[in-house]
Amino acid sequence: MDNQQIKGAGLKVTRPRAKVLSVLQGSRRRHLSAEDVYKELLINGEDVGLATVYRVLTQFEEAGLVCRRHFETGQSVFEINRGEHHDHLVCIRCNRVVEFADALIEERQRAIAAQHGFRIEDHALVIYGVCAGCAKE
Amino acid sequence: MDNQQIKGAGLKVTRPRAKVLSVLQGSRRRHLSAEDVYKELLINGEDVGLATVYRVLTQFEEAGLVCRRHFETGQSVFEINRGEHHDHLVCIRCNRVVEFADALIEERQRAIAAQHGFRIEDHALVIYGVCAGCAKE
DNA sequence: AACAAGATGCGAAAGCTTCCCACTCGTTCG
DNA sequence: CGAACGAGTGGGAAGCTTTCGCATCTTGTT
Repeated sequence: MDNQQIKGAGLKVTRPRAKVLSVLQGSRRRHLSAEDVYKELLINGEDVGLATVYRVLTQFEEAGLVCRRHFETGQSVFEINRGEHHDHLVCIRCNRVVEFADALIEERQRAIAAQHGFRIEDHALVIYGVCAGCAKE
Repeated sequence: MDNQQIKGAGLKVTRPRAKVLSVLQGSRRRHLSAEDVYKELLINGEDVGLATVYRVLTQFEEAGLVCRRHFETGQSVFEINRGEHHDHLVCIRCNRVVEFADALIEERQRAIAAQHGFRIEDHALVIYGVCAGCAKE
């Protein structure tokens, strides 16, 4: 049950938190901005504040429940963390996002970081391009 | 001479533009935010507006003279474009930036994009970690 | 030297995100 | 089960970076 995840993060199980989590889990799109989540909640008749959505998303991020991504759209997007690392292909026309994982790239990154004396904390690889659908038009 | 680069971009050679370019070229740090450039100009006694710095940097970016990078610091940073593509290692403690290029990673990216029907326009790989200096402390 | 197009600087405004604070709710303990 | 306390919330104000609008000033040209 969702609530266990919230409890596990040391957070009280409140209505806003449960609802934010369920929006993230139930949405067809995997990547939602805070605004997206907020609007979805309003549509569902929930009476939450945008500030709360931001707060909750930040707490979820700290708890490892969600990941925050910074694509070049000017706003952060959030997705539930399924544990498996992956990177993103983003269509600059329609904003479609495709996820991928590549062991070889990960491997090279570790090598490069080591070579420069860095201990990796995180990394973000985003490929921007035009997807097949948009290329046709 | 610098002015040729500005002219080549189809821009008038004005004092602010020449100065912004020279700050970018003369700075020891390779990655500067708009604010950094602005402050540097003020220190040098130049009377420019911050809006102009932003405008000029954007024009330089469009002209291919500089590249804009979006690290996760909340503000964009700019560096002069030396033509050779590269990616970045950023220290999350001291913000030190190390550049690197890896043919194997580039190669894999092309393969992955092709595989998903994307035509690559651009990409950004940033590895966040702790550099050797900061790890010691 | 004069002119038109283009640049600039300033302040105002936009967009995203966080802060503040009085009020409300969830949890714990009696 | 209910009271009490600390945590959480909503709404608006405020913060930051970046952009816009416009009157004024420059550049490059004739």
